[in-house]
Amino acid sequence: MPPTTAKTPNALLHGALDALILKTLTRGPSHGYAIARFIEETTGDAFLIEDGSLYPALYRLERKGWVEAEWGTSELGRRAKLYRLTAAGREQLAAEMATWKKFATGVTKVFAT
Amino acid sequence: MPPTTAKTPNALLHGALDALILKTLTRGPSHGYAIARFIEETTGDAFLIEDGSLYPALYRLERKGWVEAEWGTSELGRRAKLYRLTAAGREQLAAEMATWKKFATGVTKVFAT
DNA sequence: GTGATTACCAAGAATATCTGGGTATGCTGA
DNA sequence: TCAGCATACCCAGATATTCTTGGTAATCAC
Repeated sequence: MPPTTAKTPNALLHGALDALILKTLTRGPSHGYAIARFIEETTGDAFLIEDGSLYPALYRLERKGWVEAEWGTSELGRRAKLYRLTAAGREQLAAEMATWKKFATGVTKVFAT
Repeated sequence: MPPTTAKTPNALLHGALDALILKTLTRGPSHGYAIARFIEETTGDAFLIEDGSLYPALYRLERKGWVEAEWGTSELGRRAKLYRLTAAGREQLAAEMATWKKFATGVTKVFAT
């Protein structure tokens, strides 16, 4: 049986996850698990970030040069891979936030019809 | 060569298209071409609704019982398939608009960090 | 009768998320 | 001490949706 916090996966996440991750990393280097927790907590558990979505996304971002990874240690002393935002990643984030804004405005307009 | 209005396809559209179509149909029965034009115009050409996305979406909505289709005539006297929102479609729209709102709020919160 | 616009449709490619599985570490309490 | 739990990572295959590309056909203006 699933836990009480039944967060439904979100089809809308498509395309927004990258930006959410990049934005999270502006707070400083972090590891996958912590990134997912931060996003979930910040959104008031509205999103469920599965690791099957998260890690492929991180590889994608790394492959594109938007983040850099390095093995290190988590706050709790465990072995963890720390991701850091690159300069290119910062630019990409700005672009994606602009795109998001345009998109959200558009949807809102149609819904306001 | 593409026309001057170079609208970029939007990965974010994923999952939101259905709701946009359903919402458009609350204005009354309409055919595919008109639905796409309405969405594009309402959003100030921020979205590009390709027919390769539109028609599969309409079939999907029809298969799920959210819209009903009937052959008729467009405003210009051309043969056109008119789509009409069903009661179930209206409920679905309400649900999807609520989901969207929660989603948009969440993304906004993270971006505001 | 030619071209532009309207209107529809299908097959396959591309891309991203989800499902479900697995490995491993460190802390805590009985 | 050792079982349980949360942390932390990873992968393969399924699924779902949009995008690409190409095609048909009718109407209208020139």
